[in-house]
Amino acid sequence: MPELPEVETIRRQLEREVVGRKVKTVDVTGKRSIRRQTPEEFKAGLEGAKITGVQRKGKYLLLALDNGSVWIIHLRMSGQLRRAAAKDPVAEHTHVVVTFTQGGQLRFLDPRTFGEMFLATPDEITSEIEELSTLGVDPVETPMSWVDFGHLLRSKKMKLKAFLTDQSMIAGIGNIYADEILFDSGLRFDRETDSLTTQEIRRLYRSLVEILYEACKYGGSTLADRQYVDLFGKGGDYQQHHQVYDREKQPCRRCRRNDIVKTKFASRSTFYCEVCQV
DNA sequence: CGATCTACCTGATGGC
DNA sequence: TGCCATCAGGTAGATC
Repeated sequence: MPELPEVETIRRQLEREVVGRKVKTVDVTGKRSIRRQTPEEFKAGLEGAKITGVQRKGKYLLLALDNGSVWIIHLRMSGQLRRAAAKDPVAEHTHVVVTFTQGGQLRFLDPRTFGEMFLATPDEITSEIEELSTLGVDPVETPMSWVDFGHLLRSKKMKLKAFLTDQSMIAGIGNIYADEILFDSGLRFDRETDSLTTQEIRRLYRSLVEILYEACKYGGSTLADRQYVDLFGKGGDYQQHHQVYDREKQPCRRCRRNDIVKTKFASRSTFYCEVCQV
């Protein structure tokens, strides 16, 4: 579910809500949320530690601890982090509850149980953990020039949407924002990376940065099923600004003539305008 | 190497 | 109303 803008919204809230807090207890009730280490190891490594900072790399959240470890969280499709008071009723699908010494809790909910969290050392992040060590540049955290983007784009021959959603190329873009970025840049999802003109490369990169930035500004996208909500259970507003995603058979907001088409690409839904995207 | 599927899960939705 | 198929923001691994 959450892509870069949603995870970034959560990161900013975590910065205010949990940085500086010390972990008192950790309760792991879910069977699948901690799978790279035993729940006991996770609990032992986190209890007593103080959270010193919150970083985001692509869709990963990295919480630095004062004991040298990093608490890594990936929400996958349905994971949610929620700020709660100890007395609040525990929602269904709550798998991990972290209680702070100053009171208050951070809870991890995840109906589909694809999400996970684990502790790692900074060393393991840069070398051993494959997905993290091979993660591409985060376009919001580490902006690059459109020229460098062009080099990256031409370094692999693949379809544009596959390139945008490949986390080892650029980190953080998923199914919603890939479609929105491609629409904004006027390019079809199935264009080959090596077929773009210089002007198209520049346009694609500008759209990429702008769409992600705008989506962050509106707190990300929350669809009808409300699978994405922030630390306080609030949804984002960016779905109101979607030009193509989830707008099948609705008129294109740019050309106002053509209806948005839904198709499949790499077994994911893909929305686009046949007139505005070439 | 790239492209395409499948598995991992639960829950919502729509057709009949 | 119920039953069944399909679909969902992600990613890793298998297979061609």
